[in-house]
Amino acid sequence: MTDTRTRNRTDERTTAEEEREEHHCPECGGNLVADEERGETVCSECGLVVDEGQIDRGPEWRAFDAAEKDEKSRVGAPTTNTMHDKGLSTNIGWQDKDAYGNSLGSRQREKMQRLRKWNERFRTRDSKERNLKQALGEIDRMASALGLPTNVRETASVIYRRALDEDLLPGRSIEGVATSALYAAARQAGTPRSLDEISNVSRVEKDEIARTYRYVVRELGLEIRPADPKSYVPRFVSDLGVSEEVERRARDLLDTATEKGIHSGKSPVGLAAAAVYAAALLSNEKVTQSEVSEVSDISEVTIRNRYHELLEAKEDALAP
DNA sequence: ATGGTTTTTACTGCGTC
DNA sequence: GACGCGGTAAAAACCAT
Repeated sequence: MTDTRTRNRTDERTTAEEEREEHHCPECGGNLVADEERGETVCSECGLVVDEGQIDRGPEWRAFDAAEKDEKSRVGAPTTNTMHDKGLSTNIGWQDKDAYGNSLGSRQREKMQRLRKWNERFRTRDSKERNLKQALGEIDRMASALGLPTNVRETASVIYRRALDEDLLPGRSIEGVATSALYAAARQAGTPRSLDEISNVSRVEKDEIARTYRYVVRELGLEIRPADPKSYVPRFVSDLGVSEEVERRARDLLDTATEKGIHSGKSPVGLAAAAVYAAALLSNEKVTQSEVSEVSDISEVTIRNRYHELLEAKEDALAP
């Protein structure tokens, strides 16, 4: 976790340095100055012209088809990324005036009203497509980072689509909702990932994920029961490289704990981690608390507390 | 916002290799 | 002496109200 964070930071620094690098003259190392008027970049020390002709290079000189021409053309309104369609869709003004500012007749007004309505429908439909495309890309990216199977991704997609259809998006970020959808899907599929793990691969902060998740679950009426501690066991077991035996015992411990009602209110992940530790102990396979803590992201203290409770519960279950 | 519960952090003592 | 483990107190995070 800290690994990725520090790596990101150094990445940023190196790109920043590279950028600064480019602002020095390759000949003498002096500062480069942009001469806006002449469209040149000039070294302030030796006068070397590093780049010229920035302002107008003339039109692209060939295009083989219409699409390419569109792409290469330098004319037209500037595009913006702040709008879903980059501001390129048709806009119909709300005033019933023609291009000269004269009022429209009633027949024309009705016509414009109809046009407005349909234009708006197509436009929002379009925006949903784009929205969806981006969200699904995010979901896919995060899912592979977390090693979640395709069926989880599909579930997540479905959840996201529903959220979109029910207009849950306004006021929330696409990524936040996408992340929440994935989190929910993983839990529903019985292969949960903790909020921490999720937020590590998401571009969204943990609190926002949690908030959005709660909201989405409530609004869509998703039935998600508290995560079953047992569902974490296989992952911990394989991360620690311990035997099947340990896994079996861990499940067993969790079962008796559940019967005894030990586990209400406690973090399922903590329970699972403790069960795996206790099971390893019972099976005489060496695993330290810190190792378990490492793979489960649960503090050693919590593991200690839980696994005592687990063992007690087990003894009680055997005694009477 | 508040209070109760759980988890984490930080520290200390004990036994073993 | 380092390591694994256990316990504790205080801080932080979480949750329901």
